[in-house]
Amino acid sequence: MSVDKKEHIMHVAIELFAEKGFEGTSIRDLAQKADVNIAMVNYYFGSKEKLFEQLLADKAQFMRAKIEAVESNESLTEIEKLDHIIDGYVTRFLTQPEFHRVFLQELLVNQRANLHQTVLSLFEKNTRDVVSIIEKGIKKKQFKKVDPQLTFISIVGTINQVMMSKEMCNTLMHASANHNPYQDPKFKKRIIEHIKQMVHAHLIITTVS
Amino acid sequence: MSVDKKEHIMHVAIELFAEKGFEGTSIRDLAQKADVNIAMVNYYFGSKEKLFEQLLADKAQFMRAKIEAVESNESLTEIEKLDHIIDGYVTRFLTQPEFHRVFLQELLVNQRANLHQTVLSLFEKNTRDVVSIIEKGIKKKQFKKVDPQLTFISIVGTINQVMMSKEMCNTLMHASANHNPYQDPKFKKRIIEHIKQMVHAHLIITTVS
DNA sequence: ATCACAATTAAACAGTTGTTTAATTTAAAC
DNA sequence: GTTTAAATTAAACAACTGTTTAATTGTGAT
Repeated sequence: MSVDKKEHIMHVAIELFAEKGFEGTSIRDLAQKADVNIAMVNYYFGSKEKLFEQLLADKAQFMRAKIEAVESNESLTEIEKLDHIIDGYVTRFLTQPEFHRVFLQELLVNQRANLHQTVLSLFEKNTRDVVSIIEKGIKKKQFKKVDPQLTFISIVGTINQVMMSKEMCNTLMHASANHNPYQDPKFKKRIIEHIKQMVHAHLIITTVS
Repeated sequence: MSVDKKEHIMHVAIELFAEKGFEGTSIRDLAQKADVNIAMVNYYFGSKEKLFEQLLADKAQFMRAKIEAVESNESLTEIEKLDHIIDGYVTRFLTQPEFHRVFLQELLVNQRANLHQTVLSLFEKNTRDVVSIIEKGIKKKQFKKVDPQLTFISIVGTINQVMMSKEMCNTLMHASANHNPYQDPKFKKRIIEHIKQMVHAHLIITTVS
């Protein structure tokens, strides 16, 4: 029962943090929405900031898993690996939009130095993995001579941009304001296809016969 | 003298908001760093939130000006227009990184509904302009059949991604931690060239002879 | 039933928040 | 020099912040 309650608080917390930001969310807001006593947050997590740290730590691990799996798969070509990674990124971000927006906030606001660093190092790990794939492709003369780092930045930057605002996505999809684009399979498909099309054009050498 | 002081407060405010966020910055922080009495903010601006609104309104206009100028220039081809817009975007964002990060925060955090809407509508105006350019290029059979909206999202998404964290840029440039990448002309050049290269590959039809 | 301990609560804590007040200083106009 | 209004100040305001306390309730083991 206590584990359920703890997870319930974490679940409500990430929703509020994603919408209002960490500083913009008070423990009383959280306690009210989660229907628990205000003392419970400190009882379970020690402090508001420790709750936040645990939220980030829990999910960060989950975010890493798939990239490592794809990268170590030797049977895939470089462009296939990138395609898998694009699929994985979009899928995971769309299934956990709240968490991802909290992540972006922490990257953007340099308020809590240690958490900022945590998010940063996670991002850099992902960067290194993808960059090494692109560099391999260039070495094998399958890819054009592009900027590997910035190519990765463009991939995640595209996804992050659409994750920033639900309203923006709805305008993009000509959907009504109350629509949830992150659960819309058409939206997902559209993003994946765009990124793949762009990355392919950017990377793959068009052999003129 | 009073105008100077007012602008001085606004200048310090945007620095703090960019670093700590709006909720993370207290009027006392601001007053101390700007070396003015805490009552002066309310005296000049009415409230903390109105100061914020004025900051956004002032700079938003400035951001719009160039895009409109480029778009209405009839003597340019579509790809030339896009190149100009990319140049303009990167230049303006790099010269005012603090302001732009405040903008992103407001897009990300849906706390003050009216300001969120202001940022959103500005973004959508820019989207429409660029999308119409891309659509014209497609109609003229100079561009591939791409997703115009998401192509714009990728352009600004790339820039936004590098604007998110100074530390990230320094890792990217193999620079030391205290370096300011946003004032580094090499950094600017690298970003512009990458985006242009990617957008060109994505858009321009390679005629196989 | 009793014990021990975890879970939960309302209340209070000290500190901070944005804002306002009322008094004082500054500066320009006459 | 006096007057008038703007600029500036320190102090106080009430509301809110995260956190702690001390008392109470619930739960499972003996």
